[in-house]
Amino acid sequence: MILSKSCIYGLRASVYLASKKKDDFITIKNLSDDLNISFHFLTKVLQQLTKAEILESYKGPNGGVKLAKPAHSVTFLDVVLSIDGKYMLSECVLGLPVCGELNPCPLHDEWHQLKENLRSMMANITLEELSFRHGPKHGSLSAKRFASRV
Amino acid sequence: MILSKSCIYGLRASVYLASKKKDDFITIKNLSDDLNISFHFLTKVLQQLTKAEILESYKGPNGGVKLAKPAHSVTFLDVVLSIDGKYMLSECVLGLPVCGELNPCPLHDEWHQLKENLRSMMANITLEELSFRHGPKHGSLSAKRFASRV
DNA sequence: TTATATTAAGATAAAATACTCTTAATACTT
DNA sequence: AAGTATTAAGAGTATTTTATCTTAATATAA
Repeated sequence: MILSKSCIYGLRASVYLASKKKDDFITIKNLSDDLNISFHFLTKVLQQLTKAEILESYKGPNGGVKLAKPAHSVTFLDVVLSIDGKYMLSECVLGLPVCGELNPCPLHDEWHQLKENLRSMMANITLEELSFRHGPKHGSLSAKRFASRV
Repeated sequence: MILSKSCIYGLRASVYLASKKKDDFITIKNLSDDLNISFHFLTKVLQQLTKAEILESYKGPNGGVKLAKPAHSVTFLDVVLSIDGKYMLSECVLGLPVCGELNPCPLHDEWHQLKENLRSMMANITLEELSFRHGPKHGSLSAKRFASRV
């Protein structure tokens, strides 16, 4: 698994929020129900995104979370870096701490290229674009296998 | 981290074995010392590779492990699949069990492409090629940071 | 046949990750 | 001011991954 579960949950929630036209706060309960993610766990993850200033939160009635910036200005990579950190895109595939340009591991160059592709893919897609692809025609963001039956 | 530690250890050991010209059995103690990996843990990992018929093992004095096939006929991918399984190359980046051609998640197509690149990169490099790049000029397979001082 | 070298296997322990529960803090509503 | 809805924070539990320890099995050699 390339991304941690926390990161995946954060991404799903962010895309979901981006798909909301209205600029209201959405409760985490709402998110956790719709996305089928544990409420408490999701709360923790979203706290990280709030600290990273990707989300804005508000307590009390009518509170919740929402994107802190317009959806077209937040990339997939922004969310990933906030939760999984940059190490994910810099580590050696063979786990060698000394691996680098000066002392490349046998796979260094290939891996470097692949990581750059990964980074650019993530940096070049915004939450807005992702939200367009989310809906009945495309995949749901819920993990429920038989959502229509429930 | 894309690959598990078990997998990384298995890869390092396989490349190391590929770099040996002589077709002798190498003891796991030898491997674990040279690669700086816990002996017992490495033993477990290599057992998996032996079951997968990538390695051949022999007990008793002069025993050890060696590649079961010529190094040019074993790919990086073979080793990865034996340890981390094929799921690694098929799962949805957003962890959605329903994601697929029929019901793609917002990132499905990009991710699919990236995984194919990853697969072909891994399928197109053999242990022999990797072993050529291993040595003083290139990176060591040991994780020791200051090997020369020790 | 006894001692020794080695891998195999199983049981346990430690660490990391994922998840849950409880309480606190904050803000709204009446 | 009191009650309620909500996020924040901290502590605790469970699961998975990584690592270690112990014993068993197998093969060699003297």
